[in-house]
Amino acid sequence: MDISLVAKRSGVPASTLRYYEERGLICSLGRHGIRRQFGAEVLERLALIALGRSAGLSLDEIGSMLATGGDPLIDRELLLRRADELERTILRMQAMRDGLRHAANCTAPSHMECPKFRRLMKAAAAGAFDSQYKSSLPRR
Amino acid sequence: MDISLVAKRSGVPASTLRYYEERGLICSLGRHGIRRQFGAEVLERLALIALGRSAGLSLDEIGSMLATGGDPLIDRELLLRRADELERTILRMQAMRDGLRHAANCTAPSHMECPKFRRLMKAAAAGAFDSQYKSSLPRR
DNA sequence: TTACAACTTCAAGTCGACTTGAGGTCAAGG
DNA sequence: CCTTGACCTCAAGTCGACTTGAAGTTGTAA
Repeated sequence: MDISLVAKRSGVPASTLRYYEERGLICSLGRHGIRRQFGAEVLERLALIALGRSAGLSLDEIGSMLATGGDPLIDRELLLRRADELERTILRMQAMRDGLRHAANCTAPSHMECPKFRRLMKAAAAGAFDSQYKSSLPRR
Repeated sequence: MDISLVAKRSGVPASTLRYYEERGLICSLGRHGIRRQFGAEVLERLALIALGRSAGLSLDEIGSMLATGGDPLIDRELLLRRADELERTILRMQAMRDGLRHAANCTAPSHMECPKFRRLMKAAAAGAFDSQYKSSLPRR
C-alpha cells in the first residue's frame, strides 16, 4: 500500500505516518522507487496506537508496549502501572462528570455556594493535588 | 496572602499562579505595593482547577465552567455537554484499562494473538478513530 | 517522452501549559 | 538610610505530537 492509501484507510494523515515511522512505531516493508510501501498489518498497529493515544499514553509508552522482545516481566508491570494510573484518572473524571451534572441541575446561585457541589468536588479533589496533575494525562 | 504563601498552601508554583491570573482563572484582591494579595477563596478555586486538569480538561474549558455570569441556560447546556463528553472518554478509558489488565495477565505468546485482547481493543478502537483522539484529552 | 500528481526529505512552525531568566521595584529589618 | 530578598514584568525557552512548506524525485498516463 502507498502511504496515501494507508492514510485513507486508517484516517491517519500521511505526515503522521511518516512521523510514526521515524519514531519507530510503525515500519514500512520497503520502497517502490522512493515511495514507502506498507503491509496490511500496519492498520491494526495504527488502531492500537490510536487507542493508546485516546487512553492517554505517550508515543514513547505505546512504543515500549508495542515493542517486540524485551523483558516480558517489565512489560507486565508497565501495563499494570498504566492501568492503575488510568483507573485513578477515571475516578477523577467520574467525579468531575457527577459534579458537572449536579451543577447543571442545581438551583444554588453559584455552584461554589451549593453544599452538594462542594462535597462532590472536595471528595474528588483529594487525589488531584498529590497526583501532581501532570503525570497521568497526555496532551490536548 | 502573598503569592508565595498561596503557592505553599496549594502546591501550585508562583509562576503558575501568575499565569492563571493572566488567563483569568483566578484573581487577586489587589496589590500591596507591587505585590499581589490573594484571598483564601483562591485555594478552593485552585483545587477545582487541579481537579479539572487531572480529569483532562483544558484551561479554557475550566475557565468557561468557572466563569460567573453569562446566560444560565447556555451554561447548563455546556455543563451537560461537557459531562457527556467526559462520559464517553471514561468509557474508552475503562476499555483501555481492562485491555491493559488483561494483557498483563494473559498467557498468549503475544498480545495481538490473544482473541480476548483483540476483541477489547477492537471495541475500544471503534470510538477512538472518529473521536480523532485529539478532542478529549489534555497534554502529558 | 514529457508532464504531472504523488510521493520524498528536512527544517521550521504550531499549540497548550508552563518555566526560566534578565532586569526592575519595593517594604521591612538592621 | 540602606540593604536585601521577595516580589514584579516581559520575552523567550521547553516539551510532545504533529503540521507545513520548500525543494527535489519518480511512476504512470497521455
